[in-house]
Amino acid sequence: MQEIFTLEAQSGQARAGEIVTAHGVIQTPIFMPVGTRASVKGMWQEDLEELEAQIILGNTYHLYLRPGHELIAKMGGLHKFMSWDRPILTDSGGFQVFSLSDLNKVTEEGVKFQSHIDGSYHMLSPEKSMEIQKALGSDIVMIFDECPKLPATKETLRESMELTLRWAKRCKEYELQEHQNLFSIIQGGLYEDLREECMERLMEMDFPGYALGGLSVGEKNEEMVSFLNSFAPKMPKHKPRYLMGVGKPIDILNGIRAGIDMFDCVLPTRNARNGQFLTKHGPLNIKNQRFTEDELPADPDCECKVCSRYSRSYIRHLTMVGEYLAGQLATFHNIHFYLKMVRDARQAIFEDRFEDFYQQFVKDYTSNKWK
RNA sequence: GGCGUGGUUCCCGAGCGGCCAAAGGGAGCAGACUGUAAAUCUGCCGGAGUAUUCCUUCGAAGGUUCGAAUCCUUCCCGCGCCA
Repeated sequence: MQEIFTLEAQSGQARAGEIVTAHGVIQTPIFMPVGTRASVKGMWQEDLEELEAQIILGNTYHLYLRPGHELIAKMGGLHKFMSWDRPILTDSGGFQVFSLSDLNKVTEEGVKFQSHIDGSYHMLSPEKSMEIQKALGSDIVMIFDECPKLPATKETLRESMELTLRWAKRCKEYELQEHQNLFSIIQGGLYEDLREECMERLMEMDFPGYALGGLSVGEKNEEMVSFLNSFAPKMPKHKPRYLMGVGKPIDILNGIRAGIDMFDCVLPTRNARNGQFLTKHGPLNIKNQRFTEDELPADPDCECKVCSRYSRSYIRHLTMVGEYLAGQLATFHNIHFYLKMVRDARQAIFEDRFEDFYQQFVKDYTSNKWK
């Protein structure tokens, strides 16, 4: 198998590298904005390009339901369909086993979903997930896994992990498009022995990238951080390491510090639509009354085009009256914030001063300047 | 002028003798959000107190009653129809 990852620099456990895909190179560590239904909510593709987003996510389950993967294939694949020619990673629908658990039933064969849209029944299996992701044509395809809710008993987690391993094998046997890379997902909750066993057995199957799934799903933040610190460094050195669904700015830096390369999270986009601006000095809720007459930009330390033009007073007004522009401005700013944060982290790794960068960032971010 | 009908907590609007500080919306205030069923959800929303508590409130003033936003009288104001 051709390697897609090159490790370029290291600072402590933090790594900087490059992932090469058919649609371009991704410089890591990287944050990947989430575009579940073929759109990063509130953003134009032009915006993402302007902010130098290098890769975005799409979702198998959601795109399968609407508009359907056959349609997208017919329209030339997901890249062409949504006019995005940079890399795309598609999640397998595994997370929907978790997030829509009230609407589905897990069996050996796969997961029977009841559509949240019209109530119709659909079977998502490893083969089906691969078929859909093949039709979408994403550059990075995720195996179909079971994402269990935490806390869970070790027994439950083992069973879930075994199922994920069997499903991983079935995914691996499915023939994808030539340019596609299938990443596996390590499960096992917070049990290091389970995680290690899962990883080793996945490594025997040999995947081009390894993800950590099943985190930030109910456990305490300290538990996740401590797990990452001890586990991430043991992951394959010359393969991309992806921490799925994480997270808040400091969570991401904790991940980078532990040696993770890739992250995705809905937080900067979803919270933006709910009025939260992420800033160097912590999150700021633009709806707070004290910003009514505030002429400062949302984040005075930010150079993005939102912060260089619009006042808190104006954005608060837009938010309070429910104008679409409010969410768009906040989303643009937050994506800028995340992408700049990981770019800065990468730079710090190259200059071997990541720990200082991390400490300073945490100090500023937790100062709660806006509270 | 006559008849009818109504004035409820920031707004709209239920309540029509005790279970009413008063339903439900809205607005407002605050919080949550981690591989997106989310431009969503939760809490607070007369004042004071941690509290089973107390105080002030349903146009105004009087009255009936053990007890009134709810019944009676007068007054003020709005709306409708008829002259």
